Amino acid sequence: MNYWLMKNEPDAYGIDDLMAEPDLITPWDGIRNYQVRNMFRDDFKIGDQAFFYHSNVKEPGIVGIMEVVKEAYPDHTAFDPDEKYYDPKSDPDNPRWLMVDVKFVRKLDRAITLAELRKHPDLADMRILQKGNRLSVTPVSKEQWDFILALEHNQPRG
DNA sequence: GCCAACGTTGGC
DNA sequence: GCCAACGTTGGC
Repeated sequence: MNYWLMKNEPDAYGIDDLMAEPDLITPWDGIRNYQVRNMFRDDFKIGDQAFFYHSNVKEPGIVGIMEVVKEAYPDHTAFDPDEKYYDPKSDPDNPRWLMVDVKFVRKLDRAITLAELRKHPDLADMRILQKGNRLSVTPVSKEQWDFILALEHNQPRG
């Protein structure tokens, strides 16, 4: 089983939007980055766990947990000119972009902010913390995953 | 709003 | 195939 961290801007689609889905499931569409596409294609497996991370907000951070419930399949939003992430170069007969389905598991009892993650040497190797990281989906090791969940019920260090 | 960092594009 | 220009991401 793999662990992931998946960023999204809550103004566009946040964890509350996911909780409001009737089946608690959403396709993670709109990915237009080859590295992420390849992770979807090669590494995302049913049952994988993922942190839901809110980006581009005052206090970016991890707010919840999701589970992969459907492995990579074509991102049809790339074919629709009315879609924000329309890509005319993605051929329906040979789709360039993929998506996966994720299901809400639970919200964290408190958000674990980016600033807090940065304080812990145990997490220094996290991809999300590396300078210049621009991937919206990044792998998390089991050690990092467990460490972060152990923080959940501790007070953030000041 | 600024801007560093990075991926992509396209001219050559 | 190089690389400058451009667009985007996303923290601050």
